[in-house]
Amino acid sequence: MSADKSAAATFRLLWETKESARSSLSVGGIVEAAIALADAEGLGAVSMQRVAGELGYTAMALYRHVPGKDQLVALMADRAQGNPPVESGKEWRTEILNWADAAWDFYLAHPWILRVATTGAPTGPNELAWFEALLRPLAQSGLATENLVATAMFISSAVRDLARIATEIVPSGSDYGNLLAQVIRPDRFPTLASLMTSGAMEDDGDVRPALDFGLNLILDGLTTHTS
Amino acid sequence: MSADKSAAATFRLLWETKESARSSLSVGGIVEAAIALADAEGLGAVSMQRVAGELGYTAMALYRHVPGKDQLVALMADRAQGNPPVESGKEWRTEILNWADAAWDFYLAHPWILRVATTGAPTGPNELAWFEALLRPLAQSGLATENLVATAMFISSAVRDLARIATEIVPSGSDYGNLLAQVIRPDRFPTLASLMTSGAMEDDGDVRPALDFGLNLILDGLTTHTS
DNA sequence: TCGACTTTGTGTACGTCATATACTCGCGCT
DNA sequence: AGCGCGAGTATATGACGTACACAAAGTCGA
Repeated sequence: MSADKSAAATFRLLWETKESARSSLSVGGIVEAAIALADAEGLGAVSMQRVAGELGYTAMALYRHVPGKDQLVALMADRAQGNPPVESGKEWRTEILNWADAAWDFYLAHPWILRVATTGAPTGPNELAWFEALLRPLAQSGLATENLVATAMFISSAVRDLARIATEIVPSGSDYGNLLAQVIRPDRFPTLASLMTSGAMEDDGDVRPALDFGLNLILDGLTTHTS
Repeated sequence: MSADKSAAATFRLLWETKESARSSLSVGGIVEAAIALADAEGLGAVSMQRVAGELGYTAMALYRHVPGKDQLVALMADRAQGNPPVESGKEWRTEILNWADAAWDFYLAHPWILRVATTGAPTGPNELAWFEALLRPLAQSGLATENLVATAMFISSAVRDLARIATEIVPSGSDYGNLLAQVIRPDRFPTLASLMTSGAMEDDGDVRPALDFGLNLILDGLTTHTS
């Protein structure tokens, strides 16, 4: 359960392609089964025993192919991420909006990815491909080279965490609003309170507009910067 | 380990202030001990047994005060968050930058907060106070009321996830760079590759500039919007 | 063709975890 | 004086990750 077990080993595993022929079990198969489980029942359902069981093997059999659970999860995350959207050839602004859109969809399709610990910087092939796919249109915006990475990180961070919020929101329903209303007194939270009475917080669980609006702010900022 | 056990109960616990007198153990004490543990050894070290042990009690004793571990963790998160920075009275731009600065510091001081599952929307008193403290200067920027919440969410999401990246980065050292270099071929990742050879990715573990730069882009966008 | 080595999967076992259930004690009230 | 209830304990259960020792089955050199 610790962090690594040699980060280098994990790295190699992420980029490994060939599978030894003489074995019914394979890294790819294990990872796929684990992803299916996570998609269906959440990350909590992914235990070595469950994954192995799903494949008709014992838990320990997995350890012949994967060094440990942390590594398996890392593989799952990169694999499930898949390929970034193809370039549309449109202007960089739409390209970036497309990217965010695709990332959003993919996070909502695999919400468990938002709960796995990463190594911070991108390391897997797919993770890197997504990063590249965001950098490319950004580079076309005329942004100075030394700020490219910073901006890409900022954008992808915002997308990711908004998706996290969107997927973590509990159905709650009316309960949450009522409880909040009791607690948000104008003396303690004046801005929030006025927003609440003015009805600006009606569409609460609706995180998506925050992404679009914020992203457009950034793109506006970018055009100012570079024009 | 499930999500809630009645979200309403958790909510009440978050806002509870009075403690029953006739008991050596208290919710406050438990939460404090758990926070100390998490600060010192990470969230992984926080088990009911460890926390209780630290206080000189058995694990089960905690259940007289806290419904379960998930609730304890929720309490820890809100408690550790503390109060937002006081208003400086400066212009809204600096106010927002101050806010981000303080949030950043606090995440780095309690990195485990970035790994606890929240309920999506803010619910605890401190969480709400931070949100309010961001909304206030934003409201002064002249931003339309209906976009206030969206913008605040966007900003706080970016800060949070950048902090997550910053704290998750493994010391790695030279290893990571070498391994990456082997794998980032210009044919597959042209933009990344050119950034790497141009040395623009030298300062890798340095996430903080991404926050400042991105934030300023947003603030620029805001001024364009509202002027 | 034979035997040794290697690779793959199994069986069992350990320590840790969250938490249910059933108890014991002692304080505060009547 | 005694009784009830609230606080803390003892013990147990089932799930977890994974170490270790083994077994079977395939590969390869002689």
